[in-house]
Amino acid sequence: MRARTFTESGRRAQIVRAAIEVIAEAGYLKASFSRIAKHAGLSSTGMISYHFAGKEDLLKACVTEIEEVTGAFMQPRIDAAVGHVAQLRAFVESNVELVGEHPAEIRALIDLVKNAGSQSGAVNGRLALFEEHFRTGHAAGAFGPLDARTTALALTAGLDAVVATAAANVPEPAELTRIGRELADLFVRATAPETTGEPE
Amino acid sequence: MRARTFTESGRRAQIVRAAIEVIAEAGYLKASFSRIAKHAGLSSTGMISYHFAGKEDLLKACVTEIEEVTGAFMQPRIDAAVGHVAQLRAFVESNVELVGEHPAEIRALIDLVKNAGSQSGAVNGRLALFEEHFRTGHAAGAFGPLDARTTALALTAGLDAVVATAAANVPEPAELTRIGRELADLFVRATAPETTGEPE
Amino acid sequence: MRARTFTESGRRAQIVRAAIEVIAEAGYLKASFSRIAKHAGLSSTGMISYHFAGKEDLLKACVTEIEEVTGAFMQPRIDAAVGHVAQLRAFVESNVELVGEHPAEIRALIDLVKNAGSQSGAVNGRLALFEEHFRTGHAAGAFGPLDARTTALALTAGLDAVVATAAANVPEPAELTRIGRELADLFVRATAPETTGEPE
Amino acid sequence: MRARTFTESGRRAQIVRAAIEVIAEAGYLKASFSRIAKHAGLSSTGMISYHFAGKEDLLKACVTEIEEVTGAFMQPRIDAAVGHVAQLRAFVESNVELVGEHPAEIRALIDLVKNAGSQSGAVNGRLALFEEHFRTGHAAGAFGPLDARTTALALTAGLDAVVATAAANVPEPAELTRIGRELADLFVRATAPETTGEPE
DNA sequence: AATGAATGAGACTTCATTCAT
DNA sequence: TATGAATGAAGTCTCATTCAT
Repeated sequence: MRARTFTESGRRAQIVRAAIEVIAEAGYLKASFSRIAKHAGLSSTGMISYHFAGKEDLLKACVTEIEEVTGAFMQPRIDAAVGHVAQLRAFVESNVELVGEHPAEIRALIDLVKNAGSQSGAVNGRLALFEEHFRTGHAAGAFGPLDARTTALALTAGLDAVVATAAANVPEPAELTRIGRELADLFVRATAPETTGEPE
Repeated sequence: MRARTFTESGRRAQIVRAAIEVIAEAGYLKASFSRIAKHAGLSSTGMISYHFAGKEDLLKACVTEIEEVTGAFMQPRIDAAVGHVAQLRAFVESNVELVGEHPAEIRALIDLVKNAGSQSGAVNGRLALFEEHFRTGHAAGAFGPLDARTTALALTAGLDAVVATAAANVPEPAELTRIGRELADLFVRATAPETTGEPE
Repeated sequence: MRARTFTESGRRAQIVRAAIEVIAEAGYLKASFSRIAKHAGLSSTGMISYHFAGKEDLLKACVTEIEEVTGAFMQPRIDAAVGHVAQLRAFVESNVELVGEHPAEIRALIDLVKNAGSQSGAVNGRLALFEEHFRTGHAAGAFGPLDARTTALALTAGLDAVVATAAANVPEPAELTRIGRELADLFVRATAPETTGEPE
Repeated sequence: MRARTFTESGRRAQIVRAAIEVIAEAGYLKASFSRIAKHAGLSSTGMISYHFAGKEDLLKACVTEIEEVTGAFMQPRIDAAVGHVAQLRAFVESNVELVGEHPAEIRALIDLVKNAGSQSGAVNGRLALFEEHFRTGHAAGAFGPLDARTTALALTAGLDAVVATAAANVPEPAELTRIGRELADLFVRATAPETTGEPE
């Protein structure tokens, strides 16, 4: 448990940034140490091994970094929303809008999630969050009697797919906003309680 | 454009089958020619290169093969359904049930689709199909005024995710049926027209 | 369990020979795949990996090869000797004389044994052989009441050291013969029964 | 030729101690600067390179350190013995008993001697000592008409092997004493003059 | 139609050493 | 005196592909 030097933090950050960009541009499969080193302007792959315990360690650092960036954008918007339905909407819409701000990070994250698979705590974390949200939301009358797990699975995957497609070819901000609203509408309809009472 | 001899067809089929099994068991990343050759009982990878133009060619053949298998299961069920909503439901339910019949093929296909990415005609084919389905369905009053593209994207991805999860750890047939129905419900609600009139 | 082609056997033998020579000249530590490949006139280290499962596999093949060579030289001489003492003498003398015939193999084997350590069955095999020889020899009145294990350990190591030194700078045949006889005398004296009766 | 400050001496000693322990535990091959630095609680390998001219220098320092420790144990016992035979016996027995006192140092030394090879002055020093001892001992009538060099070579190697085996799995003190005596007997018999006169 | 051999690039990792601070 | 950063070579191994037979 050693404190990190300024230089080390800087190098680590530089390498992580390079890795994210490489993954975004060339894909997870092509994100080799050589490619990342070249992209980062490093003379050798040994440098990366020096700063990271291994490939897994580097990729974990990438995920963490991206999650910080995306969290900083999305979390305030989600927190500002009141009620389960509004929060679901805020999550979806801010996630789609995020594409306009950090397309590379988004592309990389989605590729990481796809390939790193279930190892990463990131995916399962969000999945569990959604699941719990649908459960408590149903109790509060915001959602119908859903199979929370299946619903969470389907909607997070659907969200990812839309976001990934948008990130691959970033549209105008207005179009992005429209897509986000459209998708949120879709999800809200999908999860709405059958009888239209006075939810929350 | 030379006709294929029987032997050649046999060898190709044998290799494709081995490749599918390897992908299902070890994942796309580990599906190297050596591994596939070993699984197929071939003594060298040269055999594979001889029968397929390259790795991409082999993978494409795998996708085609799997699609035939899955199509044979799903298509009759979809054709038997009348109306846009019922067809959507049939697609979803039969796809989930398919997991019980061909888990390996499903696992492989999903891995292929994830990694082969947007190159594959398969994904885009289904996507276009869904898109068109939502468009014509709206015109027929079966679906609401959806953004067909976004909806198709989200729902196919959501379906894949549920199927992939089920395939990774195949549940009882009854549970599979329940999940399929649950998911179909979700999708039908999501795409339903707002005013409950007399759709189709 | 596939039969080996002529070509494959040839290549394997060629690589093993190169490996033995490299180990003899540069030592176990420096015997890298690149060095061996270069010595064998191969264009890449991949070739070695193609024919051998790994470094361990190659080294094992080297040991086997060397044991065949040395066995072919020593075994007849040992078998020709009658009685425990004469056999011990034959072993020692033929082992030392062997240096004149196959210095490289001897150098390599000793380095392999030193570094591969107790993994190899070779060392322990010979050790057990000596141990058993001293035990049965004692029962037959040829040797004194020795601690068979300690004796076997000390004498095999002593033999190796003398052989290794000779192999490092091969002397004239006559001198080699003299050293072998001297060493055999030493060992025979060391293991002789205290009372000089009529052994065997 | 600059005198060493106290701190420098301390650091050097610390590193040497760590190196010895690493070699004893993990073996010569695994004793990399990183591993040694980690074991010594140093944060970088640079520290080692700073204090030692190179790897060889460090290893030489290890050998020197170990020889001091072993010398302190063995030398008094050897000096206390009177006559060539008794001294040979004292050397062997104290060396084997030493295993009970400093197993790590012994393990490390043996690994160093094996791998550092003939470069080290240590081995050749002891070898020359033995050789001279046998020569003068013969003149004094204590030993037979031996080939001093060959005998020295064989016996030192035999001693090392027994010691190494004991060090790898340290036995009870009594057993250690027994092994030492057994080995000394072996060596005394091996070197005894043929006619039993009045040696010394 | 098939095969085994060969290729060369590239993967990740570890190493001993140097150097500026 | 000490340190962390950087280097570049070398390590073993796997890969998809080509080619002569």
